[in-house]
Amino acid sequence: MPELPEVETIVRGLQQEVIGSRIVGVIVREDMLLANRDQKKFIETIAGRVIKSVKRRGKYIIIGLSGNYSLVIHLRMTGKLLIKPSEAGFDKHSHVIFRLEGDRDLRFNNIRKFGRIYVVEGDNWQQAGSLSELGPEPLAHDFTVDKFKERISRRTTGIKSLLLKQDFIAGMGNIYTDEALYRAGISPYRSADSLTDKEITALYQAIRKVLKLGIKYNGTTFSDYVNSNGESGEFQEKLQVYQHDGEDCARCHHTIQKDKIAGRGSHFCPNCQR
DNA sequence: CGAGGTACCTGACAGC
DNA sequence: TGCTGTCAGGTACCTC
Repeated sequence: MPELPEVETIVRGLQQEVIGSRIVGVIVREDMLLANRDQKKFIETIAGRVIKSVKRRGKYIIIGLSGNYSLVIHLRMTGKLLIKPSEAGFDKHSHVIFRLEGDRDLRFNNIRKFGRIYVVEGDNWQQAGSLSELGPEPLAHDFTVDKFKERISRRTTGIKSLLLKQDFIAGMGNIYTDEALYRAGISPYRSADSLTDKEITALYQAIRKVLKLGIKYNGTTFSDYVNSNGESGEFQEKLQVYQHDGEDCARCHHTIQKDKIAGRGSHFCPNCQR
């Protein structure tokens, strides 16, 4: 479910809630979510450690633990990290529970069970899925328009597909890709190598704009995305094309269209995105 | 490298 | 009510 702004919102919430807390116990109710499905080893490695830091890289959440270990969590489509009182009954989809001191739990909910938790020792980040192969952070200060132009050059793939590739740019997902292309006035059917210099610049600015706005409004909530405190995001109210198919484009009043592009439902205005 | 397909899993919703 | 098909904020893996 979450893309960069949702993950960033969750990370900021967790930084307030769990840094300094000791993990006094771990309950694994569904070991599918453990990348290495060895739940005994997982519990032994994690239990007793103190949460030192919470960071984001792309859509990954990195929880630094005492003793130079890290928990790396990817929420995939339906993952949530929730803070709950330990006495609260388990939700059907609470699959991994980190019991913290102070009778609070950090619970990893995941309806579709696509999410994964990796344990990394030291800086062996290659143990955490594709974390070590991620492209640049789009909001980093050193991610300049020139860097974006350089990375996009010589790529012949469709622009929609390229923006979704995490090794090209980290953190974009289906919503923010559609919104960025709309704001840049670029059709999702375009190939990367057909973009003019001016269009690449517009796309760069649009990507940064939609991600920053997404973070400002605490992410996008459709059905059940919430931050660690159970609060919804507000960015869905700012969406211009995503899930607005059949409605009028705010700029030109043509009808927003939805096609399957790069295997994903893609929303765009066929008139002002060329 | 690129395109397109499948797979992983559960739930919501539309249509019959 | 219940069946079927489709879709979903993601990614890995496969073939051509």
